[in-house]
Amino acid sequence: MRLFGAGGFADTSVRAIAAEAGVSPGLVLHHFGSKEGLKRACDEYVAGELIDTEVATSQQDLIGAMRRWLAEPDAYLAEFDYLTRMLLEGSHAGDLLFDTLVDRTEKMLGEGIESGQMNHFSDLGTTALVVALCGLAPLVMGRQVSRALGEDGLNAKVLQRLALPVMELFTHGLYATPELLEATRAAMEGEG
Amino acid sequence: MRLFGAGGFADTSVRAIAAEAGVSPGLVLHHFGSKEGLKRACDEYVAGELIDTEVATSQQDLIGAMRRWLAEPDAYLAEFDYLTRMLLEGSHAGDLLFDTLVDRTEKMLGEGIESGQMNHFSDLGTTALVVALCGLAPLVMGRQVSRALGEDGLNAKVLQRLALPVMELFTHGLYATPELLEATRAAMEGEG
DNA sequence: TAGTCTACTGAACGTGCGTTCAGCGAGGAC
DNA sequence: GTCCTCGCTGAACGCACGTTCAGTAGACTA
Repeated sequence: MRLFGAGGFADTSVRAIAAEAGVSPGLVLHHFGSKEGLKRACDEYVAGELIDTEVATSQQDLIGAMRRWLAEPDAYLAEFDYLTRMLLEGSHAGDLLFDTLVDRTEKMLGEGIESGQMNHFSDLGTTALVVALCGLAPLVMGRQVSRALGEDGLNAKVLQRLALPVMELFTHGLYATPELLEATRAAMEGEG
Repeated sequence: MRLFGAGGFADTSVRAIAAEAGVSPGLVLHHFGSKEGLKRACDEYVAGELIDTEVATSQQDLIGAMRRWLAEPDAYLAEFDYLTRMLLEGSHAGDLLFDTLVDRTEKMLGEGIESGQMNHFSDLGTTALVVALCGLAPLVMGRQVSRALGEDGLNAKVLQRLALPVMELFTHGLYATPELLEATRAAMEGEG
């Protein structure tokens, strides 16, 4: 899982995995049937692990969950790398995981709106999609983010530096006036 | 460029590229020296193309630029795919392109704040990074986004459906109260 | 016409890949 | 003690890859 996450599926050979594990290439395929089988096993492990953790720490937002995870000693970083590959490489398990995350986000938004903690939106489902995207973006583009902040790789410090700007954006918004929103709304009604 | 964008660098063979172009594999390497040279040529082409376009249509935000691009008949989609690969695969050209985008975003925010159209932020540079991340997220995770919206792939319709929720989020914010922002600010001061 | 250049081909080479398989050795069953 | 199972090895297989190179055909130059 760590090697797949770090180097991608195609660029990581069964021989490298076997060497890392201190066994022969034959044994890996003896246990998992094929390289594809090994990937499936990793998919299921990571998806299960992440979803279990998310369930256990529910009722919080993505950003908060990320900061909590990364406060722990780099235990989740390998899983985050693998999660990124899953989301981007187009596997079925990745699709399922993404849908689960969006679904959780939508529920979270619904509760936040009901409790008066969050604003009302015209399209809850798509808003949840956008919020989930923004939450995943620092993970998926972790390399660029950490590089831009002068760090060696994605770590707790990087995500902490993002936290305040994200909170400011999510509390006050980006735009000071509803001008552009109204313009967009008008354009949408004009088109469809 | 199209094949690299669609399938990734490692998974796209010189033979496949040659076949797509209707020539022999030897000719491709005759012109570009190696597969790596071909990648460099693609990097430069796409980076130049995107930056040129961005310069020509400056003074607008990322979301607006995206909608404009995708309103055109799929001309930029291949370049977007390649852009995604550049950002994620960790090439030098991709790093440069990302830095350019963040820089442009920061200038755009600066102008918006000066004109009173945008809010003030405590950390302009990191805010620009976050805004750029949110702008790139629908492109980078285009597969998931279009799938979640029931479309076949990233297209103008998908990005249009994101526009209004994004504008709502960026205008009114997500949180109705400054409670969480204050809590984050307090935590930040407490820690560092 | 002869010479040169250049875009281009297609067969070949070495390499590393995923995968297969005969065999080995330790541990439990009888 | 003998057999069997099973985790495991390491050599081998076929394949696809990036890359090389001798050679070809057409166009331009003198």
